[in-house]
Amino acid sequence: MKQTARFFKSLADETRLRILALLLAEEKLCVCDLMAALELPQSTVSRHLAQLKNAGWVDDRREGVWVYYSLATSDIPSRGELQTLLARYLATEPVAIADRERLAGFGQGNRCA
Amino acid sequence: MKQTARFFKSLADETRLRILALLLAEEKLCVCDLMAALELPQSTVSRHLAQLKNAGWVDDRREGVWVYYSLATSDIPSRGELQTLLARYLATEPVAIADRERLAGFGQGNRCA
DNA sequence: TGACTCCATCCGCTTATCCGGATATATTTT
DNA sequence: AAAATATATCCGGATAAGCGGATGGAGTCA
Repeated sequence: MKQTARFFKSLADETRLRILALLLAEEKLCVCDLMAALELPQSTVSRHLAQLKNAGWVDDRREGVWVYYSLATSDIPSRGELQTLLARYLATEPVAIADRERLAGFGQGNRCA
Repeated sequence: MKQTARFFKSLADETRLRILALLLAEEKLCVCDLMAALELPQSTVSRHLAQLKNAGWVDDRREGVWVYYSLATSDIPSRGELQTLLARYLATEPVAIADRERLAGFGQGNRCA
């Protein structure tokens, strides 16, 4: 039960929702991508990513210098359904849309400096 | 977006999840029923009910001296889907099961003293 | 090895949340 | 109107969460 509460708590923060919204759209992103899209300092982004990872929402994978985060492919069926719901919740959110546009803003393919 | 975060925040507490689990099973319950089932003081139960109401999860209806709470019948489709998911999450929770048994414990029909 | 970049974690601080006893309000009963 | 019951809200204190600069580890390239 506590775990279920923790699970929902991981969604109870605007920054984390914005990150999930971006990952629902982008497949994989590194921390510096997210910093730029969210316009938030690195420590803040990193901390929220750690929480999402801890809650089982994202996986991380190091590729050279950078660490890419992506939505976890859960074997829990209801988790996938919740992702669908979440995507619907977030689809029309102005903040999330602005984040995506900012992400697209710095050119296709030449992210991460 | 903030509202979406608030919505999930309302599920990010074990007591509120226990209340929802009881209401998923019982149709309607008054505060004193919940106090007995959860074994929590009245102010605590009442406060959490207010938050659930504020988040749109429950409706309240006064009948004489007591106020009955029940799951809100939402016109938002995804809300209903989330309830289904929630019910599945909570179905096997030992704490929730114990709550239900405690509720059934004080006799059928003669609740609320 | 040294310099550089990306990222995770530490730190002190501020703000939010939860708790439960105490108090206030509403309704019924006498 | 007074007493009794059920519920909502207030209050002070404790705990948790969020923030962002600073520090340090890990990887890359020279």
